[in-house]
Amino acid sequence: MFKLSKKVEYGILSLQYMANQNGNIITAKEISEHLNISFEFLSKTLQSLIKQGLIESIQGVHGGYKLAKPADKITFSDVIRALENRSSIVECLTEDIENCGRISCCTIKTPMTQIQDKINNIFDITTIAEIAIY
Amino acid sequence: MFKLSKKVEYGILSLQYMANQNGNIITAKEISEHLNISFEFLSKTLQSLIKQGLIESIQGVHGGYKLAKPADKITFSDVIRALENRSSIVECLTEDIENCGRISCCTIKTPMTQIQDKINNIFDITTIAEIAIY
DNA sequence: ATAAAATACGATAACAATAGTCGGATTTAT
DNA sequence: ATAAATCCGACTATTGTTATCGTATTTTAT
Ligand code: FES
Ligand code: FES
Repeated sequence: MFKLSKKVEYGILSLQYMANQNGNIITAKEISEHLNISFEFLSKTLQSLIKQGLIESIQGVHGGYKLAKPADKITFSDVIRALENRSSIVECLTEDIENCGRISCCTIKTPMTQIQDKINNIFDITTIAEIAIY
Repeated sequence: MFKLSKKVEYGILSLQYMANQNGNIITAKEISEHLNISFEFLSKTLQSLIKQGLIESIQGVHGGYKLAKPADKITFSDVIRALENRSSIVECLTEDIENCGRISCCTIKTPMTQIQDKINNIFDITTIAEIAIY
């Protein structure tokens, strides 16, 4: 399957939403209602975004979240890195190389690496700023 | 997760192998031994490739498989289409649009479609001929 | 005819990853 | 103190992938 996980989808939607708030902090509840998704699940997603340094949180009664840096400095790659067990299109392109029984005589490593690079580039050059509206 | 399924990986390796056989038919057993993978699983993979018209089979004692068309006419997209439940990076870009609760007010459809198009293009322009060696 | 070598294919089990839930802890404004 | 919010680990459920099994069919050599 070649699709983004729900976490990445929700992450991008949340970041897009925050990017349109002009620096004001917003709560997870507000985002979850706006996107019509589970508050619990969204919260975990947001917490992962914090770990990666993409957003900041304020605890307490008037707490919430906001972007930790300008929207044009947050790429889709950043979001994916924060929210998915980063993997490559075939195992052997990353640290999982040990697991592949064809390492010694691999005939697809070069083309697969080229494809991987192209895909990475797509997500590297797409930023939240580009998809923010208003 | 953003990776190709084993079926697609095996499919590409098999097609690459066949492309190097100069039109001679080869058996599933031979491929499975060459790639060091399960004969049963590979067989199912090859049968899916037949359905998609990418390879041809000859039954019986001296049977086996061979490419159904020139290697430069077989794209990675063809292989993926044959071997995976075709999906898009987000559900709503395909027939699954019904399942998405944001259809009426979707704020990521346009950028996601652009990314999807770029990814599709990568697999559209990569052919088995390009990765065949010798 | 028969046996052997091969493909064809549905059913199903085993495994892994994703998606979602729950319970409780911490922080802070009022 | 209380309420509103984030924080976080453990757990369950669901789905998709990977692999196996059993049986049927086709073809050819003998
Ligand atoms: S497929 Fe694993 S080393 Fe290339
Ligand atoms: S995310 Fe489903 S309609 Fe766009």
